Amino acid sequence: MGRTPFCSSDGLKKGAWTAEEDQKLISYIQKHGEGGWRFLPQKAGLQRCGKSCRLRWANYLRPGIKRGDFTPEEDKTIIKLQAELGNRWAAIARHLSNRTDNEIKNYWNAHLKKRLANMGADQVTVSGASSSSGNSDSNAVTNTECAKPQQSEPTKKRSASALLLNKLATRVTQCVGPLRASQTLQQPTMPFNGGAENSDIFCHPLPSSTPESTSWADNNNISNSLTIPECGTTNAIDERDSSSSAGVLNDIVASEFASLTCVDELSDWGNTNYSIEPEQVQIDSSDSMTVGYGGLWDDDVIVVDDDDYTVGSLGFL
DNA sequence: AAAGCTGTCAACCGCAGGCAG
DNA sequence: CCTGCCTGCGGTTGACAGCTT
Repeated sequence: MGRTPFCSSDGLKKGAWTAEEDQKLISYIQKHGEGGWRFLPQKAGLQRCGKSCRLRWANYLRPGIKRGDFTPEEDKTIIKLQAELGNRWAAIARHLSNRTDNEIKNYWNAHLKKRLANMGADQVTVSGASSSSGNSDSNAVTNTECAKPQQSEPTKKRSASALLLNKLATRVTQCVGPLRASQTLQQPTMPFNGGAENSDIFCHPLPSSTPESTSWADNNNISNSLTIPECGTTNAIDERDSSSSAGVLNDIVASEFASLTCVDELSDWGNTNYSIEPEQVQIDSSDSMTVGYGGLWDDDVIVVDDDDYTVGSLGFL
């Protein structure tokens, strides 16, 4: 004996709900409460499947549902929980006040997953092109090498995890040594104001040894009139948006880290490649910055203390 | 201006688990 | 324990709006 289908398609309406249908559903539930979905449509005078009514109520009509843009905090929560729980949207939704599982699922698929995928966090191969000589620096980490960003697309996509983010930040720290030793970085595609040509390249040294300065900005004469040693094709630094020292500093640091691609041979997923794009690095203050994962700011704060970088990973591990 | 393309998101579908009889 | 019902969940679809060419 077969089960009675929850939704018999006979004469039932599908598709977008009208305002009139919404009102009927709201009125009925206000009077009789939720539940009894199978017979609710008939009682409420709706030509809808009970399942459709429940979904409409749960995802759209239920009082208190929060709609609209997701906040950065919500982004972080979703990413972390997705890493921990997988695609258990209902469970994730319970951690976000008044967001529906459907909305979170849609937001993940439409926004977060793409941003994370754009990181190319798991490219398979990496060349040590940029600074093989630099890798001999004493700061180099044996299981990590740094290279210019590769152009190849990620061979597969994988959901990001908090652990991955933490590892990313760790690798950034490890990469700083060899890069700094190289003292020469190519400027990737950084947007400049003032009409600078994209093809222009400038190079500048990374923070060198810093005796007793109080901040990286001080150490490197970061100011509105910042002068950056140039090499190769010159770029009009003065044309950059230097309305604030933080902005200039942000550009510099972003350009440096945009040049990083790191291989993590000890990754749980095998040889794993991390790269960081300029827009994922943000200066928080004169001596700290945040590395975002997948275009999102997260809790991994890289603090510049004299000439050393350390990573404070907040909330993970 | 129009056609085609892309992204977004509400809604649908099928499955699985919990529960009552 | 078995069966059937109800509900919840996650994957997928399709309409539509906005963007690009």
